[in-house]
Amino acid sequence: MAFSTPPIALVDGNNFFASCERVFDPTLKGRPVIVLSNNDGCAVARSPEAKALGIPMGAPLFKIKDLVAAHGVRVFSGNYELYGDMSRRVVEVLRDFTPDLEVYSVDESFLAWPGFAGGEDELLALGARIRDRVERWTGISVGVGFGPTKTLSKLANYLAKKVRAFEGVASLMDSRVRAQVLAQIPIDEVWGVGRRLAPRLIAMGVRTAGDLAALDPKKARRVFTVVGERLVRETNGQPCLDFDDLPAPRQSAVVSRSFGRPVASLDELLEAVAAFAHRAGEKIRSEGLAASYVQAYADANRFAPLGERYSGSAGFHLAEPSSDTRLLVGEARRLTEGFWRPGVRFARAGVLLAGLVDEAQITPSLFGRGSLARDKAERLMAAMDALNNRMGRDTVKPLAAGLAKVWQGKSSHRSPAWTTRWDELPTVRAIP
DNA sequence: TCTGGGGTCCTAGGACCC
DNA sequence: TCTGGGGTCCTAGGACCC
Repeated sequence: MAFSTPPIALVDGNNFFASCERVFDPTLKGRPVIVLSNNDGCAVARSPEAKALGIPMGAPLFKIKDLVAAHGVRVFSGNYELYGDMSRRVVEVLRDFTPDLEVYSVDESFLAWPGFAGGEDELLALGARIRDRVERWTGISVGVGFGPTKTLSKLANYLAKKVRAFEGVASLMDSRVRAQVLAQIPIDEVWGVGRRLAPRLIAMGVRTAGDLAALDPKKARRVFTVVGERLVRETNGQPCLDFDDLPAPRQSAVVSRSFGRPVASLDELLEAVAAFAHRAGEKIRSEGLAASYVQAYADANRFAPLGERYSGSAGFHLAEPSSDTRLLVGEARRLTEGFWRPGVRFARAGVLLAGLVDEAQITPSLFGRGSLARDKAERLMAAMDALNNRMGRDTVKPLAAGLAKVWQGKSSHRSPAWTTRWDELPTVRAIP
């Protein structure tokens, strides 16, 4: 029997970054593996063995040093080039199963089958095929959760991982099944319920996904705004969130980094901010976009006692949208000079580009640069990007972005870019 | 000593206008 | 002494996600 609402699947990679590392290094099999955030800060991905050791998600490395040493945990700096490429491969395999696919994050995709004619059995069989093929073709193991809404497919995916008997595939299409199962899922596992909302919900007796589904949507709206109403409806099987086959156009682009050591001098902070603006410019140009708004910011140690914290930021609306690195760097530096304070030891800074518009559709402003200057800038940027693409990042860059890079952080455990750099391809050799 | 980075959406509240 | 009301636009900040 066909479903009244067509099925949506959430397919996600298990321990994705850790799994990517494992695909190319068989000696990691069965061993605890963690992948660190930028600057070798926190554990952002953990193999099942690492989870079993009690290493929490987001644990700072310095807090788990002893555990790592005692159990021979293999530690990796984030290798985002590798993960991005593996992600693309997984999506390629998934596209064989339906054209209606929304890439949600580096390790998650929603899939939809608007005309699905089968029932529960056919659906679970489809899930098993997806799992099997992705694993065989990419080496990544995935979980598959089906539901009539995105929120329910997320919850089904949670069950697929949590309940061994499901073998990685679960469905919440059936409302009777939901009535039983949702009552056992803690409220904070629901997509959209975070660390602020969860305690508020619990305080009013909503402890499980089932309790949430039982709420009156109107009441949920009064207490938790539209966000709350959507949560309730979605958990009940009423789709409120759109399915986006095409990625929505980007609205902003951020480049930010924590520093390897505190930065107090204005010159060094300016250098860092210039490097970030340069990178942000590359990012938007690669998508044919230009920015109307530039913001720079920096803060001192966010974990310091309240009185010792400092964060500065400033933004500026450009006369006309631009993606010219020279202009972006200049604005970012000027803004930074404005909020810099002597004596503050900055721990992190960033540049945000917003008001992004399609470069092809810019109407020249009366106060902007003439079309000749724009033309020249465009060609210069194109030449710089081409060089950097061919010869490697930062072959050409603004001098303001600095050569010393004293602010740069650590990345001391990075694995090779196995799949995207010729000189880092895996080699196979015979064992003598 | 050491605590990620990059996004989106929503709301409250101020500025401004008529 | 008494001192409008309503709409829109923008920004900052909060909350959430992975």
